[in-house]
Amino acid sequence: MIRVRFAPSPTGDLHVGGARTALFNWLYARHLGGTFILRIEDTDGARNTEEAARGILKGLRWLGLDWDEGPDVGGDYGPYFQSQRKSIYAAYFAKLEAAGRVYTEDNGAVRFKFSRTSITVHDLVCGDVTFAPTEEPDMTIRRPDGSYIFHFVNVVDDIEMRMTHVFRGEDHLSNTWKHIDLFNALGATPPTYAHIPLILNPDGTKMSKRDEGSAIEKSYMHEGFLPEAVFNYLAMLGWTPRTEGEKLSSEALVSLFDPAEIHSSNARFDMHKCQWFNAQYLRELSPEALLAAARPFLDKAGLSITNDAIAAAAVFSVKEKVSHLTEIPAWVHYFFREDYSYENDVVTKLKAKPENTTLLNAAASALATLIDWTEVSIQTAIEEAAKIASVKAGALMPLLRFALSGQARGPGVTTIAHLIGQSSTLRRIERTVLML
RNA sequence: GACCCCUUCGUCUAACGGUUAGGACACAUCCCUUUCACGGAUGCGAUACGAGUUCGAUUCUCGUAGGGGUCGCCA
Repeated sequence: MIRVRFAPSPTGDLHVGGARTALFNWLYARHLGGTFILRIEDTDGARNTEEAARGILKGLRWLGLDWDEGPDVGGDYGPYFQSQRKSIYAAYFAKLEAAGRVYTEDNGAVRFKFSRTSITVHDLVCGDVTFAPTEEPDMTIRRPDGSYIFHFVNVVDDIEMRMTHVFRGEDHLSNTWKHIDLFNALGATPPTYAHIPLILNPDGTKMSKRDEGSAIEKSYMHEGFLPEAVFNYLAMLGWTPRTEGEKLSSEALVSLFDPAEIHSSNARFDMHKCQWFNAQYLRELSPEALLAAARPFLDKAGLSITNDAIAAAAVFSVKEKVSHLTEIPAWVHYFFREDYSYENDVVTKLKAKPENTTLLNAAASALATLIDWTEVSIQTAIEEAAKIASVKAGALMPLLRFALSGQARGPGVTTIAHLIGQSSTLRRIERTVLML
């Protein structure tokens, strides 16, 4: 039974790099039917916040990365906050003391005495990496105030929590020999490591907070991405299953996952591709599901929904025009309000030709007589009105689009008319004619 | 500076040592079309450089260059 963990430090928002690390851990656990553990590494009281910890849990849940042991769910190896595990660290520290592997500095800080031997990391991704003894100073593991430092608590917890594998960012590779040294000194067997490549900015620099696309909550949850899309994109960054397409469900990714296939080179983040995945997933949603996903964004734009069926049809009618949910309000606002404004150049165009008024009135007359208000009947009425006026339907459609939506682009004119209803359609045409 | 990892189209990537070096995103053009899109078609575009091994190297080895990482009383 394999046990893996994601061990974030709550110093800020969940970062894409961290999210992907969590994702690979999760995929591995689910693939093998193992256990995925979430451990919060909050030993730095000065920089950790409860808010950040909550945000990380929120982000992981949003992505669908559920943990089997950890905060909120418990487990047999808790507590899962390092700040609550001080007595455990003290016990392990005593072991090192007994083994004569620590010494105290003048100010009270304690260092771990390296073995100064050659140490090889057997890494699932990087292969065998051997580190020769260095001149590096011994590693501090306890502060003068008695609190313990990352390298030490990380190793102790991995021993205590029975971790079998450690998937983490490649930025830890260079320190891994120190961790193995510590495992050895504590008489424990090190886990199997898998150091996954880092995610870089498009320009190749290290991606950090503030960079575009780096924060899960701010860049994805708030920007109208679907979790499945982000999940899929992140999984494919640095790993490629041998399949034809790239759009794969989390179930498919779980069954295909193989850590040996993870690349050892860094990957650059590509927001375009991530958006493409999002657009793919967006188009698959049913009208109801799309409305549910878009609702918070419609609310935020001040569009009040009075009829769910119509609202669902409205958002559904523009789903192929957007790649994020945040784009939807601008495409559908006129479905929800009668006082929509007209795009500037639209008005100019309408006024340019006096006959436009005549054409709109002709269309209104034809539409006013309809008993059945269906897309087909609307289409027929418009075509007939055009025929009588000796113009092509293609010339009349844009005028109606402007009148009904105030915009030059959007769903089919008949779809708009059908959704807003006959009375609103006639009212909107009249309103437009009066303005000209 | 020392040590570690990495290097195929702009980006993500595929290619038992033998392929016209393939696909996806992006971009461009065309088709479809009442608009914008979607979709379809086509195009653009890469093995960092130099040696070596080999009949043959994107693939194996070494070197160079470039990128990234680590060397905290941060995690």
